[in-house]
Amino acid sequence: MDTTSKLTAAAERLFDRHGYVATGMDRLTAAAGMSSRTLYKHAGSKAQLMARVLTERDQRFMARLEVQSVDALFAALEDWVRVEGTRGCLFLRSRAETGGDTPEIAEAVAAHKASFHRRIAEVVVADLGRENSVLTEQVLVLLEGATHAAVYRGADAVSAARAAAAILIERARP
Amino acid sequence: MDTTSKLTAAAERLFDRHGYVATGMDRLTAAAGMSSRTLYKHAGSKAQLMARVLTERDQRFMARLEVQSVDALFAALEDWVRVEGTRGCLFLRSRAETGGDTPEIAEAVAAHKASFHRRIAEVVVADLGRENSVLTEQVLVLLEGATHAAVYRGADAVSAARAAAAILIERARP
DNA sequence: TGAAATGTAAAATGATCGTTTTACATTGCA
DNA sequence: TGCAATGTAAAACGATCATTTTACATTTCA
Repeated sequence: MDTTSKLTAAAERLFDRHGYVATGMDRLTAAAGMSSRTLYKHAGSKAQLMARVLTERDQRFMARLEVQSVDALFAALEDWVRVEGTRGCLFLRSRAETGGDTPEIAEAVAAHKASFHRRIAEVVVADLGRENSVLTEQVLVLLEGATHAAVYRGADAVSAARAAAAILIERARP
Repeated sequence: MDTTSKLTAAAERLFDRHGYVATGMDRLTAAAGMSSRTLYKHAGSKAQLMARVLTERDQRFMARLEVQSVDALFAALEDWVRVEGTRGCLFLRSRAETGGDTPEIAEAVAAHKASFHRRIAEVVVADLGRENSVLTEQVLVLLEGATHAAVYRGADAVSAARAAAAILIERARP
């Protein structure tokens, strides 16, 4: 495991568990096992490090959503929360923590949410055989809601969302 | 407007817009128009101030959810985001920012989310004539999802959630 | 009338912030 | 062999953090 990915992995863990602003660079260097000089050579700045964390996380998350049915989207989310835990959406949290005032972070979040919406629209088309923007919005709301409700309601929130989506899909089918 | 409520109002605004950790006490004193000595006499500490902000916000939010139908819950949320804007749930954000390690905050968040769930269950009973824990969970997911999806999708997310809830309610009716 | 309460302004506290720098060791490659 | 790259350890940077303290002004009310 090379220096850069060791750093990104440690940063993701700390930012996700303790928050972006509250995580100091000394904690980061200690967790990544490197000097601050090396950290800054690889990361540039704290904000750039967070942006890289978000971009990598986006790729990892979106890879799991390469499915052909709406139900499989929720199955993928169930897997995700099993592996990553339930702390809400790191993208929205990062942007909220910085008030949207950190460009690198705001851009990474916007890019991720655009991909997320696009993917859901594609899956709805694959599942339903045609576009349906309202259903797409509803599936997005259910996925976002499951992610955040799971923080305090646990995995039940995801399965309830999955069942709700199944009903909406069935009703929309020709 | 007395000192305490002027402070709480200013604190809610800053914490909500710029984040809890990122908001310094000097910014708070400037916005509230008082010295730090007075601020600490009234607030105790930054964490206690945030806890008081959350408790007041909980009362203000829950007062709007004193309705008799699931559809009215979503109408109330539409009103809420029109007035308060769309920055996600301040309760979940506060807890995430502090990693759950600040007891005053964690307790205020837990209390709010318990009330929130309880209220939804009550409204489902009032609307449906009987308990339905799965439907309750689904309505909670839709409300939570609308709140967070609205951050980047706008008010459309709330109306899509409202329509989805109407379908689920109709299907569950005897 | 006078003491208690409530406020302000501003400095000081010690810690921690993100970032840069200085000085030195190890590696890979021409 | 020697230079460029890549690393470490640790100190220093000035700024800012939450909180307390010192010194003083105003209001409230018995």
